[in-house]
Amino acid sequence: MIDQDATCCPGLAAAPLDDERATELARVFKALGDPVRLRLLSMIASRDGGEVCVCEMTPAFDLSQPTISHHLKLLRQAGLIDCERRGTWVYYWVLPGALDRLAGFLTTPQTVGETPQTPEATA
Amino acid sequence: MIDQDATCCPGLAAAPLDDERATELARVFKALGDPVRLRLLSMIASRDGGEVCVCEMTPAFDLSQPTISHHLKLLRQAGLIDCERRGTWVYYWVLPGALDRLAGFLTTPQTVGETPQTPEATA
DNA sequence: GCCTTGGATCGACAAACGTCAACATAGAGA
DNA sequence: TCTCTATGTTGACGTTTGTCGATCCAAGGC
Repeated sequence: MIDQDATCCPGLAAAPLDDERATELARVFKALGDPVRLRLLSMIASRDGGEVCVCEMTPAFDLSQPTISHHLKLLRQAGLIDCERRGTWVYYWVLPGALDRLAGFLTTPQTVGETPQTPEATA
Repeated sequence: MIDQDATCCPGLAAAPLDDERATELARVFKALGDPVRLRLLSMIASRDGGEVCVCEMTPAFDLSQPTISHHLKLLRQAGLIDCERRGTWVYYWVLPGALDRLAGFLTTPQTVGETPQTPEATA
């Protein structure tokens, strides 16, 4: 489905990113770089059942329905969420592993034996 | 120094983000939402000494020097890196904890007792 | 002092983004 | 089938972003 290895394994601090992988990852982070999308994602991720109806998200914002739909589409294109129509309504959920893969990419390895602190401590 | 609690504690899946916190976080993710900045950050984070001279980063891209300087400024404004002039050159390093705080925010709690899988499994 | 070099800032411009109103589409129910 | 409601899509518009050339500032060497 999604190319997992592209956003998972190496880690930002493991080695300098090549251009291609950086472009892929930037698309995902760009999707998170908007307050509305961040709130939408949080709204879905924090829901007990794991899924939220659009009809519940739209009135939570001071924005038009097309705008919310647009943001949801971007989150979906970024591989962070997915949706399904169920009768009249459409439900969204967070794709399992997507956020954790991103988190893993950001986590620094805590490698001992390297300079663990800010250079200003040595200046 | 940096307002840590703003980007650290609650976690995206803990509760729906309020607008203010979403705006703060979106600024940081937006800083990561560009391939050049991602590569710059990775170049700094993956360096053994922990710091990299601008004179080393600029020629690694097919971009003008002002553009690189601009991207570094955005990363700095996002609280991800900091810099220091040392004689003729300027060195950048990753702010300790910044990436890990972000990672912690993205990590889903793996709370047992909730629906652990995609709704399509139940549909 | 002057000149050179590394890096940041400014001003401008095209491209991308966020937003909306208008329209299109998919089910549900009469 | 026809209508109504819930969402997605399209086209347009103002704002933001990424990029560059030109310029400015800081530090070193002469």
